[in-house]
Amino acid sequence: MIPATVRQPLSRERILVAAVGLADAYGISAVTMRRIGEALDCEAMSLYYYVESKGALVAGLAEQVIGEVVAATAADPPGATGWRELVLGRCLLARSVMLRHPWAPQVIMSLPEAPTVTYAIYEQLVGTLVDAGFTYELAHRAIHALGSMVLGFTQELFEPADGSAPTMTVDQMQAMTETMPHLAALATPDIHGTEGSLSTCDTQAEFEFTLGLLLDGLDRARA
Amino acid sequence: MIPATVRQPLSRERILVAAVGLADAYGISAVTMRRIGEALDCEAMSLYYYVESKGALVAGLAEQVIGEVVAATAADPPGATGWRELVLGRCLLARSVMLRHPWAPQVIMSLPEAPTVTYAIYEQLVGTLVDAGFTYELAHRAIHALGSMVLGFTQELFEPADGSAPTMTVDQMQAMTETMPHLAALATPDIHGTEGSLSTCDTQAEFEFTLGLLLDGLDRARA
DNA sequence: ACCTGAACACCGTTCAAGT
DNA sequence: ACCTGAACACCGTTCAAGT
Repeated sequence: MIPATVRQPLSRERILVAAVGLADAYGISAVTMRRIGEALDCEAMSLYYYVESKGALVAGLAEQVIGEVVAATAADPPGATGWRELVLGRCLLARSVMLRHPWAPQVIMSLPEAPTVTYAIYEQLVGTLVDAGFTYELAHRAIHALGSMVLGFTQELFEPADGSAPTMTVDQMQAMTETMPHLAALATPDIHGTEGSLSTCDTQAEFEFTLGLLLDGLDRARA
Repeated sequence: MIPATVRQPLSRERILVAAVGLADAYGISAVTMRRIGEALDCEAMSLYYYVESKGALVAGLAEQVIGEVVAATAADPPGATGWRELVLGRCLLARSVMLRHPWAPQVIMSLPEAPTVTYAIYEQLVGTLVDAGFTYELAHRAIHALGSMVLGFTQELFEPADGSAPTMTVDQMQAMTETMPHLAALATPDIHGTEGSLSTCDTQAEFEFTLGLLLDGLDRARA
């Protein structure tokens, strides 16, 4: 009697999950009331029964992603020793979540206020730091420094997102060697002792390096 | 014979300036082909004669802002001694430009490729660093670290954008003291030797502190 | 060469109406 | 209680047509 595919009732949760799926698959611009409706086999207007507005839906997206971070970082690894290791591990996990949802940092930073879940992360972080001898003042600064790293480092500024075809012709390369010698050196293998650090840019390594600088600096400021 | 207000001819430049003005005054969402047309006293469709698409226009916005950074940082202060002082000064100037255009970091990071003007900034930075004994490898990392700071630190994650009314009732505050003691301490004046570092959050000081950590770290890595 | 009117597909959102 | 049709104001964009 029950048809093969019963249409599940809508819910805020189902809507948010569908929206995250759309964003992951087609980018944040595909997150549209009408397309969410399509994905859930209902009309766009039905969503307004569960979600106040598009803005509230977008805030829900951020909530969803930050919830993933909370879930991933709730339990510290058993063998962890010291605050540095703990915080480093959590930052790397948080980043891995952001990499799964490249649209998320933008969305999170565009919100007028941080979703409530965020406080759980901060509470945990401040706890760890204060236990390790940080003042609250310094812990507060650590929040800003680490938060802006996790959210700000995903986007790439320099190289083409693809890393695929060289966008430069030989002529352009030639001109660049004259007008911008240092960048040319940076982009050219086997010069100045680099192997072309531009072309082989490993963003993950960059992230870990910069994060290391920050953690070292915080450790020094602690003493 | 010439009427009091001659309608200036359109140009890419005029369009971009008008768009930046709209974004500064009403936010990036107000940057609309139709509203730009209104501001320039022409029809939205006319813009397409000078601008390929909305995407190209947005790229132009980023170009405009990065151009401001280039202009602000082209000449180093006469009395500057050493790379740290030079780079610190440029980062602070770059940040001040971003603060004048709060929509800019989002826009810049959303681009598939960095505008060409950006290379001028990187060339200058790499030059300064290599002259100071940085390897190209390390200079590359500095680009990432500093770039993500300048673009990522504008957005606030924690406190309400306003800093105005307390969004929390006394009850909520009470509950927070129990479930999130550390954040409660962070938010409460005269506890644990802080004067309520949350309420008195000075983002500029936070930025300079974190930037200092990075510069110190880079200096150590140089040696 | 430069600008516009008309038209299209697509948005978010409201609200009265259906079940 | 939950969902929808019709309608509105607003998008980006194309293209033939005006000057």
